[in-house]
Amino acid sequence: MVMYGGGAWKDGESNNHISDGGVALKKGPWMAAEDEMLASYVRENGEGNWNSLQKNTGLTRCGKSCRLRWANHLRPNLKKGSFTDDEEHIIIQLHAQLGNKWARMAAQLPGRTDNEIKNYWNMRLKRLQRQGLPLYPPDIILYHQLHKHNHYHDQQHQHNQMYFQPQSSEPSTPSSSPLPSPTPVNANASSSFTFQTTNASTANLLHPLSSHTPTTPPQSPFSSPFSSPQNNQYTTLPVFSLPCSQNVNFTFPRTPPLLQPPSSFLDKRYNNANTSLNCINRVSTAPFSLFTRESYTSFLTLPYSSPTAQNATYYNTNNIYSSSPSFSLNPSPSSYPTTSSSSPSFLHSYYTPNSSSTSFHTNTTYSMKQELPSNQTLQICAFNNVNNFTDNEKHNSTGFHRRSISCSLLEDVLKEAEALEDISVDRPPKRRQLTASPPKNHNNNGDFFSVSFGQYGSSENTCSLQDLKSKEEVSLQMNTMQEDVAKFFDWESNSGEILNGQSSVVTDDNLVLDVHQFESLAANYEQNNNNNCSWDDLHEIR
DNA sequence: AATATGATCAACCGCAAGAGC
DNA sequence: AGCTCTTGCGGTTGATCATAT
Repeated sequence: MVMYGGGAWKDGESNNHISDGGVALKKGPWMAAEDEMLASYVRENGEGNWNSLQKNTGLTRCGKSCRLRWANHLRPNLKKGSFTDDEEHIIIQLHAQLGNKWARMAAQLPGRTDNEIKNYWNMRLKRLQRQGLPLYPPDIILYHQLHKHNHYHDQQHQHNQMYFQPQSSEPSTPSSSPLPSPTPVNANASSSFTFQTTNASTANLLHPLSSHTPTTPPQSPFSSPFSSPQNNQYTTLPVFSLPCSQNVNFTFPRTPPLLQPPSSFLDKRYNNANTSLNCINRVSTAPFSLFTRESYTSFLTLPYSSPTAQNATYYNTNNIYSSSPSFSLNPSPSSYPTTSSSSPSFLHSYYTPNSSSTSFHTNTTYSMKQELPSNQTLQICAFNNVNNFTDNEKHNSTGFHRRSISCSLLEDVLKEAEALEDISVDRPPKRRQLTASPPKNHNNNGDFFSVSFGQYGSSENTCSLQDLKSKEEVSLQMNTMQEDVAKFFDWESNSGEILNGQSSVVTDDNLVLDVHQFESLAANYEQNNNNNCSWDDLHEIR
């Protein structure tokens, strides 16, 4: 880490003095001699009585300044240097729970000061806001949403239940939590996303941090915290757990950004003029997940090749060999949006299903700068062998093809920008840091293709599919899959107007659903066939 | 090379709560 | 009860360095 120069206070050395009872008190940066005077005094007399320190030692600093200097720089066991990853994770979690309670947060981080944490958070806040990214990982948001509605904050030992409630328009109860209200964050934004599972009576949402099993449903309403608590205009999506149950609805206060796969891809493989639901799925991994550095691989499939198919099915590719999908959508293609927007904004999309129909909406809601973190790498796992799926999966896919892409929101933006850049300069799309590996028993005749992106970009953060082949084999197979990969990046102008590398557009023929972070849903579903399932079992997302 | 901007860190300020009288 | 002092907290500012323009 690069250490930058500390803040030398203006006039610190000489003439910036304040008067305290006739004694000129110095301000500004501390000198080594002052530090030594302060440290020796505290060693002899202990902490406290900071004002008397000035009187007894001749140190011309006010008590507050002495206390601050000691607490932030001189006291023993202070850690120096940047925060570790673990510390950063803790800070994020604590901030989600406590808000700007720096001292309380510091109490949880031995050797760290409130000032350090505050500075870190403010920098993070600044950076993420500039990037238009959510401040909290979606799983954190959801976690605290759930706990808030169970009056969970600061009482974690007393409240072990976390439940997922059907949507409600009731306002949330006030909370000190910085996390968003359960009601739609922006009442003016047409941004609700109601999601209905099938065969579900209740749904449990358990956080990886929790080892508790819900026993009673919450009394307060719930809706998903799909927005940044710091800035409502930013969206994010939770990682949540939705076991198999019945008729669960939840509303996302904000909708996910929408990105558009290449229409040529759709056209070539799946074009069907009679298909009313001609859409392709895109599912992001959980951006900023605190709980995993694995690349999430999950996808929501929407049938777009079959004129009659109206079920969208969610799968988790971490459990790609599992016997059944985690849940399914039942969208009615009655109201798909068209747009000719040329705004360089993200296009939001959402369903608003009711008992009889489900409509799909889009809305351009915010712009994002192109600035991106540097620690993002792209990883692609590809396979195109239907035989890699279980019989049930094959059965579930009957009647329509599936194609999935899994990436974080950030990666979406990055990839989109790159694709657009490639388009703008009329050259083949980049394949940056692309790695691919099919699963075992790969052949070239299948129908499945999955792309995932590593969130943290470490070299270890490889394809989440467990059964990777050797690099040589991958290389060979990439030759056969490269075309498919390329098509994902080879966006065409007729797939929608895209400006500044940041927007995408849905058309009637190319309906895109961008759904994030349903990994745990699938994982939990797979591992739990009852309503009492724990995140502790969700190894894929820890 | 000069300038602008961003990142980082340290320190200050005002306010409020608590303790002591 | 009211006042003063101390302490702690959170917001803000300023300095310096790195990087971009």
